[in-house]
Amino acid sequence: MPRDAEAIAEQVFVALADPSRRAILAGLASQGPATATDLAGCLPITRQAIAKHLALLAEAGLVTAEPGERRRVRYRLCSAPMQVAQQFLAALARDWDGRLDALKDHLDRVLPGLPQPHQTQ
Amino acid sequence: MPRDAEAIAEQVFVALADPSRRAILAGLASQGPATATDLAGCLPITRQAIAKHLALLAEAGLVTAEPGERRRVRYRLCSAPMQVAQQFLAALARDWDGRLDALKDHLDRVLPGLPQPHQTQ
DNA sequence: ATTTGACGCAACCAGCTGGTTGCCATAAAG
DNA sequence: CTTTATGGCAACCAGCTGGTTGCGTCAAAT
Repeated sequence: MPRDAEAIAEQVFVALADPSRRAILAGLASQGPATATDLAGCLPITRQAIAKHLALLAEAGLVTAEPGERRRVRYRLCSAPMQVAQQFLAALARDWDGRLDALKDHLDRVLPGLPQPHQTQ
Repeated sequence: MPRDAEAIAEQVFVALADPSRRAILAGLASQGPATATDLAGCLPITRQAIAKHLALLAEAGLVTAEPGERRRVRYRLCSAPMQVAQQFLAALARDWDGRLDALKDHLDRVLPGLPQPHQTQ
């Protein structure tokens, strides 16, 4: 519903476009909240690489960092932004399917001058 | 439903993660099927850049290339893979929430008095 | 036949990105 | 106090990526 849903969706798309990131999220989903070091035990990349990914995921809101005891930081999944992205996708698909074609035809009849794509270059 | 839905979803995520690509799709949605040269008239990048994006979009199945008369190639939107990605997202969100609920219940039963979920942040 | 417009391909470039190693700080354990 | 993880930078690297320019070509219009 918010007008910047596209911004959130973009971050989610960027986040989910990377296999390592999806693996991290899958790890968090299966094991529950975990630290970067924990996740490094299950994945073929270093702890630092995972930490970078977690930072990006936190920025996208897909994960929240909660500092625990003994200087450890646990990351927990957060599905809210993903639902935003999902609804963004749903709206996009709905718009594409014919509905906008009808709208376009109407516009073509009502505003004859504007919309023709003109070739430059 | 297909097991490679994740592969399709990944391609859709990669495609939609780029603003130029989203602009191209928006242009196709508003103007209907168009050629790379047409789209170059509405966007601040060159025809060749758009052609590359269109190739990627076609690979992802978000767009189909239909050769027309006079050597022109028009591209038309295709929402099918986006719906796959959308359902992938929905399933993921549902999975996450389910897992987290189950984990919470489990912890509540096993550790009765302990860990009142203290949300930091 | 020549011009014109549009496509495709290839080379090239700058900047981002995923990943690594190395180092330092801190906090618990010995 | 020394050891032993553990987390947080920072530098660095290779490869991808978004974008450009340039060129060859083909179909239609002149």
